[in-house]
Amino acid sequence: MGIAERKEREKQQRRNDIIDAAERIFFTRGFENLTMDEVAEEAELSKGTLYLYFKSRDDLQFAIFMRGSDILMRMMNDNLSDESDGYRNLLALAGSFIRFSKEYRDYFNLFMHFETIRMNELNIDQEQIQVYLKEQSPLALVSRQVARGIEDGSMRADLLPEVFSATLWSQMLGILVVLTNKADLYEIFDLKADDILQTHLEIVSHGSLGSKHETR
Amino acid sequence: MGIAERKEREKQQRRNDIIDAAERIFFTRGFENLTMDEVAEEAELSKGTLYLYFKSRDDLQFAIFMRGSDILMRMMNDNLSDESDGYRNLLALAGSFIRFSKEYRDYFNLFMHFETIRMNELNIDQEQIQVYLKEQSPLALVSRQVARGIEDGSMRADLLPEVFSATLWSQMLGILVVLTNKADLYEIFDLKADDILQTHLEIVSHGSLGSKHETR
DNA sequence: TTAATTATATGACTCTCGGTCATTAACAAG
DNA sequence: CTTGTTAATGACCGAGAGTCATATAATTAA
Repeated sequence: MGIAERKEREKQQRRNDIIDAAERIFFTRGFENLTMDEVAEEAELSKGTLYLYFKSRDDLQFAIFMRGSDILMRMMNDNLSDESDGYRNLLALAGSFIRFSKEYRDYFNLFMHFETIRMNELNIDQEQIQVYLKEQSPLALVSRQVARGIEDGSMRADLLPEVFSATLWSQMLGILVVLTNKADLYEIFDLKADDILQTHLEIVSHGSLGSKHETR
Repeated sequence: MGIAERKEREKQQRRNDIIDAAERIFFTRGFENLTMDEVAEEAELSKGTLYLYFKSRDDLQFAIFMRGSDILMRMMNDNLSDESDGYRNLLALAGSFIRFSKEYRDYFNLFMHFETIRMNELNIDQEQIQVYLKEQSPLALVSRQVARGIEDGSMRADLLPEVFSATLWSQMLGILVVLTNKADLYEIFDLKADDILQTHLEIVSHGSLGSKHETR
């Protein structure tokens, strides 16, 4: 009966080999130029075979994305501390994300790509997207720390935890999208990336209202 | 010598006709499916002719983007008031942006597309991008109101105005990118778009720290 | 008015790329 | 050994961006 299992293992193995080959292309040519023909050649398989393991090019890209996401998740988890309050842990999460963006530039670009497009229009198994969103996504980690922060008083308690988390996460994505894609353009304004990051955290923490602002 | 000028006018006219045709396709098929062949047919010109007026498909898309951006700029400008302080005007700008996203869904999607990709890798005249960024971009309006807000005391004076503006703008983009592309996915969490917008403005105004947070 | 020059327009063609499918090869079961 | 099943192949298709030799129209010069 071990024969079916061996086959299953081999199938997974081959799938991984393909992703490995795809990554080698991806890390050199960038994900925009990842063609199925090239992947097939690199994997020493025919193009048709790729489609036995992946529904589409998007599906293959998503597999690479998941590898990057796993790394990010690990980095984030490693920086959380039971001693810190929710707010500090959130700062730690932000820090991990930023470090990830610098240390794994390629994975990070792919990550941002998938985080800013309409995933549900992709020709990939929609179920794995749901799994990612609910369990494997960094947003879940953010959510947990926000809940913790509300409980320990380090964060505002007057906002709905889930909405609160999604908002913080989206703001962070926006900052990083702009920094990643517009950095060189913004240089005409002499805007330094780290300043924007710093200012972002400052605003999110303390707001942007001035002392003289009348609240009514 | 008005002959050269007439030619120039005619050239502009034809260029506009092409953009008009492209928009008709764009508004029905969406910008992902905007093909040069279709545009050519709709404009009653040959495909080759399109390339006399636009360097590439991206270039043509950028032209449509600019039309949308002009509308957004007008809407934003119309909602500014000399009587309001900088902070209130900023809220007005945010409101205009949100209204734009609802009333001009197609333009808005295209706008977000260009605001979240690496423009400088596109095969379009880089000079018009610079012009857009420096003068025609909504960011310039934000910048002006932030400066005003710092002056009139309605906004924090301890942040660099330019960095401050870019940060607020990027956060807003992030929020809208997520809402636009992930709305349906987030529904599994019962997150309502307006709640996120509301929470975003709230955080940006007053921060997210709780009362019990020790600042040191 | 006509010839020469220049600007504009054409559409067939190329090239790239994602995806498919009839055919073949490898392998397991009886 | 035969039959059935699963995996692999690569020639092929269709779509779409961009090009270019050729043709046409407009302008200028003679």
